[in-house]
Amino acid sequence: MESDKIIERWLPQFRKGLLEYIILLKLQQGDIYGYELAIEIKKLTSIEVAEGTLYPLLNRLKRDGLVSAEWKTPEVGSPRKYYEITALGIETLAKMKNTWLETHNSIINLVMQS
Amino acid sequence: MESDKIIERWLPQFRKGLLEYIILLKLQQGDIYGYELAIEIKKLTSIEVAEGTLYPLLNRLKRDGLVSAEWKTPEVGSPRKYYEITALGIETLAKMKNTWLETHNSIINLVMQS
DNA sequence: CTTTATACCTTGTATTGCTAGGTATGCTAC
DNA sequence: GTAGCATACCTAGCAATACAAGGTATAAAG
Repeated sequence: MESDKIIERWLPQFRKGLLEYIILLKLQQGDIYGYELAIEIKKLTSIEVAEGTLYPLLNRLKRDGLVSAEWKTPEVGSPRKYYEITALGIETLAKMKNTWLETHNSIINLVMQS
Repeated sequence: MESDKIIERWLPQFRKGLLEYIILLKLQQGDIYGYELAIEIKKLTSIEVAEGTLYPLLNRLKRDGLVSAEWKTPEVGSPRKYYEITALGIETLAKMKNTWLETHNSIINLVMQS
């Protein structure tokens, strides 16, 4: 699926979820696995992502080709499923950034006026 | 329902909708009716709110006591249902603002790092 | 009187966040 | 060595909601 189409489908959902945006931003900084991602998001944004939210969301991102996944077994500990952002993911993220900035500016204006 | 409870229920939905936030911000600037609100939101944020989204949302806001509504018949044109933000609405909006600012700062940090 | 614009509403569908459960592995304390 | 805990992933089902697609009613314009 092409990026524009994804954006088109994402736009209505934007108000529904900063989560996809936050996850892609985080993934852009390097590969990470789900469990760690939940901890990082909480640390960074104080948003406590339920596992029942996160894992299905990551699967959706994978299904849509925005991320890829790979199992890795650390020398100590349980096997982990690492996610990596794809080229399509980066392209999509750039558009999300624009939408985010535009919306944010609009809201700033609204707040200023009041 | 008390404000904290509303926030508690709103928090998980926050990612789902900047719309409630935007509408309350707009209402804080003065009473407005649904049809005009849709036009204003589009002008301000480029978000095209479907009527099937807006009217049920306004009814939810009313149900939860964040806004009140009153029919007014202008000297010319169709009758309009004007919405006014309540004290509870203003209180709730203040908390939404905090959450918004916090989340925004977190995202700025994420964007900066990448 | 027909058309257009204004203004509000509802039904049904798809999506999605979350709760509440589950599985499996490895580490640690006894 | 085994019981308990932490790590790490997953899914079914529910509730909320954005939206499309339809509807109603009024009044202005042609």
